[in-house]
Amino acid sequence: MITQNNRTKESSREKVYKIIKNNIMNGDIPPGTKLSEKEMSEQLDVSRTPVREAFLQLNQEGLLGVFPQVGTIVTKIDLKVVEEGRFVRENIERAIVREAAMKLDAESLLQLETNVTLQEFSLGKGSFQKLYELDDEFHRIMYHGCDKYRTWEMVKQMNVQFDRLRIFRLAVNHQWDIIVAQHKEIFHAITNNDPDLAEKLIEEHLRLVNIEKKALLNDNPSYFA
Amino acid sequence: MITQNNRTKESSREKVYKIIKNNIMNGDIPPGTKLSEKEMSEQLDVSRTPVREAFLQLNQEGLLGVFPQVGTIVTKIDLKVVEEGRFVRENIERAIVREAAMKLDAESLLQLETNVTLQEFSLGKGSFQKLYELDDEFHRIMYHGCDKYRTWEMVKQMNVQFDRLRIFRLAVNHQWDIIVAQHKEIFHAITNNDPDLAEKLIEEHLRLVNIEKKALLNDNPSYFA
DNA sequence: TGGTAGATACAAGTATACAAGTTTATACTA
DNA sequence: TAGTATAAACTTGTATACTTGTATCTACCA
Repeated sequence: MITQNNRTKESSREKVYKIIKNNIMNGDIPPGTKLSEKEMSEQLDVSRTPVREAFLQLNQEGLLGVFPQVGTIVTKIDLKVVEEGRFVRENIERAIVREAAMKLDAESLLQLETNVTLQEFSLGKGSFQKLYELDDEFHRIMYHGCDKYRTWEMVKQMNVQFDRLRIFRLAVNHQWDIIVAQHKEIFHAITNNDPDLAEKLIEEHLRLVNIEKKALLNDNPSYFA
Repeated sequence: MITQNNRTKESSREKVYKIIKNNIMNGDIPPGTKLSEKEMSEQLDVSRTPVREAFLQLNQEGLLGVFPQVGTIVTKIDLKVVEEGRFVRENIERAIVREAAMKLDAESLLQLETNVTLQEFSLGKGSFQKLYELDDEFHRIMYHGCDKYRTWEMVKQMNVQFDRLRIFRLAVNHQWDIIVAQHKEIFHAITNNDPDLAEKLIEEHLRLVNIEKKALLNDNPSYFA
């Protein structure tokens, strides 16, 4: 008899981790900010232990720099790291879309179609935050459809620094119309089982979302290493 | 005035982490083994804290499974994970060797040449452990030569489960002669600035080292999930 | 003999205390 | 006033105590 709630109870560490990560990713805690385990534990009303463990994890992900007996700071964005993330993503995602175009299941295709529709809807309403999430979701569906769960996690991880940049773009007037159009084209290439076209399109696509790097650097020089 | 020793003093956490990881990777602690923070801390003569933090890290790398209030076990090898690692590595490394063949610097070329020479030497002496290290080194040099440091780390991380398999192969009679020959061919393709050939060779190469998967599964079924 | 309730041992999660080292502030000296 | 030495106030690293939940073992009952 399984009456117990299946949802695993979230630990303090996870809670703390998510809170801090979100705050860093959306810029509420800007790069260069000095943090301390003690202060954070008081703010979040937990002990140092879960905070410390969350810090450790964020340090491994490259979002925090921990210096023993000195302090912990939110890392600045290293363009070398961003570039490596793009390199990995381009080479992996090319293979992913090819595979998707050759053998994506009906379920995933439906999800993609729904996603694209929602993108057009959100575009019309100007919901940029929602568009950002749908964008991520669009790519995730392709990875999952090809049974590449861990690969998606890895690509996300390699592009954490890049995603920090993307948040800033949500504020500015952004060429979301082009991005949504590209997503739609990619979707059609997949449904038409055209791996060559899909690969060509995803290449363009990933190159586009990479363009504004320099503009962002000029706007917020203090955020970069 | 910097008279201080530059080498950062190794923390207990790092020590513990390395010890446990090595023991897992070389099979001294076989998959399925149950571990406990307390017991491990007594064996290594440190407190639970650094052990716990090492466990946390190994958990994130997929080598340990941590179950609250129940226990911690060394994960079994999941062939799905191994396959994803191979997928990532093949697609990334194809791009790497192409880049290497087009613009690798003299320093890296020299390192590669030295490495291949050492491989042939070790092959003659039957030093399989050394060959294993040189194999890793050979690929690492190419990544580093292309300024893809983090990419190499990521590929290593994605292939941790696969590397656990490779250890077992050190014991068996292994086709190291073919592998060394392939390394030599790849090296020559790079020096001759032939990206197409280099890509073709690396593809064959990575496919070869992947072959014995099923044999290993039959030999040690209890090690797999 | 089979089965259930309760005690017990043990697991990881969390809180707190202490150690070791760095930075900053302060007061004293030349 | 400038500079230096000392002390105080931080930092993270480590050790230990306590909490909470799980599994197992034992004793008692039908």
